[in-house]
Amino acid sequence: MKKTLFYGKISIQGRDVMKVRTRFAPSPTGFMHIGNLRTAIFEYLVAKKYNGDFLLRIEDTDQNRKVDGAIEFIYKTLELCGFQIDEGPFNEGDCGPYIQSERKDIYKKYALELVEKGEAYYCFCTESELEAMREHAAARKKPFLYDGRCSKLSKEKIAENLKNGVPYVIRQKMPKTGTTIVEDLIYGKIKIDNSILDDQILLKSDGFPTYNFANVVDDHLMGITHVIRGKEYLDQTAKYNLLYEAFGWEKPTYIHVAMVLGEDGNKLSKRNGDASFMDLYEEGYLPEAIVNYLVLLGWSPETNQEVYTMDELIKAFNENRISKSSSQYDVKKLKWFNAKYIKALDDEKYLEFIRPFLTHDVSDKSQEWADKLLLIYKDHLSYGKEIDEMVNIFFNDEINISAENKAFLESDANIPIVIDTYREELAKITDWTVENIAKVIDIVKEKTGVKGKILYMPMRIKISGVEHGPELPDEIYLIGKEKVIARLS
RNA sequence: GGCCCGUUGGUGAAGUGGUUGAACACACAUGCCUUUCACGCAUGCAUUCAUGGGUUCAAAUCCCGUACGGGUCACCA
Repeated sequence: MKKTLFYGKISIQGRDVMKVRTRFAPSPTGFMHIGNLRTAIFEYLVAKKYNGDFLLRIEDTDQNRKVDGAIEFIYKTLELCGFQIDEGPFNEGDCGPYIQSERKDIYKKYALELVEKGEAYYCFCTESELEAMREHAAARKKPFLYDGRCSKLSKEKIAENLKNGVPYVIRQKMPKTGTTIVEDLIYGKIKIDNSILDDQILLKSDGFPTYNFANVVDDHLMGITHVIRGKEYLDQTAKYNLLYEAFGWEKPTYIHVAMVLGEDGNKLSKRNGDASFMDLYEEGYLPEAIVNYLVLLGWSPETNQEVYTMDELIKAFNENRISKSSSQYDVKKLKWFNAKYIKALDDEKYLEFIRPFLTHDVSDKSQEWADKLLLIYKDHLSYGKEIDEMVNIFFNDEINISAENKAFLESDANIPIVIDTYREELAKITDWTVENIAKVIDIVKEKTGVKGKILYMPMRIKISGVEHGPELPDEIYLIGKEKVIARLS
């Protein structure tokens, strides 16, 4: 049973709009793994596909987790990925502020509204009292649920506590019986038993809202029509629905997406290495390639097309085709995408991209030499950092030939002759160009009557120590006349 | 532990009861090509859809059980 997207009539700040609006709502930890990014991609694509808005909201209600510069970091990441943020902390629209810590008053107002409606109540229980209840429940092997004792407090007692400045939280009254149905675009209808629902805290004693509460209030106030988030929130959605109902608000369309697992099949974590966007970026993966790879993790288009520009993606994306099961991150395929994107770069863009990854000292070489060196590898790279190692053969002063390669050099009587001929012919070159070097290879072939592997490999091994590299004339050219001749001696 | 969700090859996946003798892509293997490696190209790679049962003339596709995997039960988000 498929649900189609609705263009709901949404009231934003007194204005009625007919527009799809999605949001990316990270907490500002200064770290974004590819699972988060992938969710952002889906959110962006749904919004843009329907000519809607994509908002950025910072969820920093946990004051202990704040990281300086995290918002800039998020903007930079989204920008690199080619997303246009329609509204956010740095480009506010009509629903600001877009940082939750700056909306404290709003949450309080709405929490109090619920108290007045009789849907929520003040709770003065202390952490230690709660802890005692929790232990009591654990001792009887029962799951802990707050017993709602504060909901029975008299008006006078509440007023007195408030006057005396007793710390409090605000909790929502949850139904104790029946079921709540969660409707999700991907997973269909999910039934949740109300009896397992705790009287959830809406406002914490520090005056900040809980994540769940802030989320619902903001999504409503910001006119979010499609809530796209990780599947780990699926169960919690029952609580969200109850909150929407308590307020009498229209619920958004939920799209829960399965997780992205690490290469080992386990949950992604900081420790899992390259699972962060910035790490990947710094290693020389192009954002376009990362986005292209990620969008295909857990989503599949209707055709066999795999390589997409952002515009094509916006057209092709179909939220109904997001998969239910989690998928595993695989660098090999990312590398394949990245190599494709690198090859598609024009030379100038490529050089701009790759230059920072070259750590070898080229100050004594010409710009032309360095560019030629980098260009040669354009079709061979799968990510930026790879260049450094590939290019080693042009910077080593010592050549180390492995035992295996030494054996190869002695395996054919023609090899010493080939090498000598190369040396003699190369020495004759006055104009050291790739073309002239290529001619020398022809001459050696004719003079020695040798071709194929025997013609090429001895040369490669003698001048670089390894059996692979770029086109041989290029390699010889770049190493330079003097060094080549010295190494052939 | 209760509840919720998932399970097609090493990986991403197509597939919504019958031309599926399970597409396509990555990876892998082999071959071809460029007088070498790489690039590129071609071919091969799941007798089978976690598993057991059921429904049906017909099931990867529908139903039930089992196993396995994951998620969730905070004054964290």
